[in-house]
Amino acid sequence: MSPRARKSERRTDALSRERIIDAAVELLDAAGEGGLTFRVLTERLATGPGAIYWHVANKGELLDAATEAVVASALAIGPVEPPASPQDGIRAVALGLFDAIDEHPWLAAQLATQLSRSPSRSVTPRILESIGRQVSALGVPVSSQFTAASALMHYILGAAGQNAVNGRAAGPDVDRGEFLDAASKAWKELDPDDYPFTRAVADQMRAHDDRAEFLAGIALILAGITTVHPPTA
Amino acid sequence: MSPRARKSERRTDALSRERIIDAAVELLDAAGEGGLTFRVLTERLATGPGAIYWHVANKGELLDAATEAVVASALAIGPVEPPASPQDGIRAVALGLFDAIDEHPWLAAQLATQLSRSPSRSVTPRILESIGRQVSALGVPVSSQFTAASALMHYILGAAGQNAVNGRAAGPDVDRGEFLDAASKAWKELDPDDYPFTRAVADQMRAHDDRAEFLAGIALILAGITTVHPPTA
DNA sequence: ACCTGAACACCGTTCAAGT
DNA sequence: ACCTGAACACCGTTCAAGT
Repeated sequence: MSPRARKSERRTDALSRERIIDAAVELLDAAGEGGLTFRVLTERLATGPGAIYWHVANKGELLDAATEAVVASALAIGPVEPPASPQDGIRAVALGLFDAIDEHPWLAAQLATQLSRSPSRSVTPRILESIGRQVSALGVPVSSQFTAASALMHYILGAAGQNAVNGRAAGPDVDRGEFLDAASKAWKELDPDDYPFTRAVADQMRAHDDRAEFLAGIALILAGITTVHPPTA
Repeated sequence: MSPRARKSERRTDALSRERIIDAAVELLDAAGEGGLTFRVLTERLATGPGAIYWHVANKGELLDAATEAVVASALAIGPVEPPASPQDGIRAVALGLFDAIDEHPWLAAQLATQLSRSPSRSVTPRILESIGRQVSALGVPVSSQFTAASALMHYILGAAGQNAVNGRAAGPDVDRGEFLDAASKAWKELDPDDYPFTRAVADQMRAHDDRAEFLAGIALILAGITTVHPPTA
C-alpha cells in the first residue's frame, strides 16, 4: 500500500504529454485551430502554462503531436486484417484518412502545411507506407511505385481537405444541405461567358455524395495506374 | 490644374484596397503567413490600423483577397492562346497553379483551408472552370465531368501544397538539396518492419524532380480518365 | 469619405520560485 | 523532476476624434 508498491496504478490526475495531447485534440475538434489556446488548455487541465511547456516544446509541436495521434489511429483501423485486394487496401486507407479529416476538420490544414515540416517525426511516411504497400502489391514496377503512391496520397489529401471545408463550411451551425444549396445557387449565377463549365455542373455539385465522389476519384487514379502499368499476370 | 481637373491622375501615395492587397502579398511572400501583420502592414504603408480596416473587413478577408489575386494571375497566363490539345490545356493549368504555389508557398494552406469558405468570392470556381473546360473538350460525358475535374483539382492542390512544404521546408535558409538529403536519410533509418516501402523508395524521393513528378501524377489521372471514358471518335 | 492613433482583450512564451 | 503563476512582447480589432 506504500506509494512505491502500487507503482503500476494510474495517477489519473497527473499531467502527462499524452493527457495534454488528448485535451488538445478535444479542443481542436470542438472549435478548430482557433480553439486551441494555452489559456483554455491550462484551464481544462487545471494547471499553469509552465506545466504544459514542461511536457511540450511549443504550440507547433503540440499541433504536430495531435496530428500524429489522430493519423496513427486512423491508419490503424484498416490493416488489422489484410484486404481482399490491393485496390480494397487502397480504398481502406483512403477512407480511413477521409473519415479522420471529416471528424477532425483541422487536420486538413495541418496535413497540407505541416506535412514533412521536419523529415523525422513527420506523418508523411506513415501515410505513404500504407498506400505504398498496396501499390507494390498491385504489381506496379518498383521504379514507378513512388510516383503512383505519391499521386494517390496527394489526391487523398487534396480531396479530403476540400471536403473538410465543405463539411463545416461557415461554422458548425450552418446546415450542410443549406451550404451546398447556397453554393450551387451561387455557381449558377456566375457570368455565363466566364463560367460555362461551372454553371453546367452546379447541379452535380449540389447532388453529389462526398464519399462516393471521393471514391470515384480514387477509381480514376487506380484505372490510370493499371492502364499505365498493366499487371504482368 | 485644379484638383478636380486632374482627377484622372494617379495619387500614388493614396491608400487603396489594391495597394493593401499588394503589400499583403509581398509580406506573405517574404515571411509566410506569420509575416502578415497589421503592425508591419501599417508601417509599410505608413498609416494606422484604422486606415486598413476602412478598406478591408479583417485579416481573413485580406488573406482571401491576396489568394484570389495570386490565383487569378496564375490562371490568366495559360489561356491566352488555346492549347494544342485538352491534355496540354490541363497541364498548362496544373503547372500554372503549381508554379504559383511554388512562388507563394503560403497559398498552399490558404487553398487547402479557405477554399470555398464562402460560396461566393471563392477561388474554387475559377480553378474548376479552367480544368473543367479541358475535361469537357476531352470528350468526357457530361455526367462524369464534375468528378473528373474535381479529381484533377484535388490532386493539383494536394501535390502542389506538399511541394510548397518541401520547397521552403524549415525556413528559407535551408537548402533544398540538403533538406531532401536529410529526409531521404531519415526515411532509410525507419524501422524495417514497419516501413519497408518507404525505405525502399527513399532514393527515388531524393532523386525526383518536383515538376516531372507532378506531371507524372497528372498523366496517371489523365490515363485513368481516358480509360474510363474512352473518346468516342 | 477617409485616415489617425490610443486603447482593449487576447495570444504564445518565459522564468524565477516553489515542492 | 515537475509544477505555479506573474510577467513580457505581440497580436487583431475597435473607436472617438480629426480632416
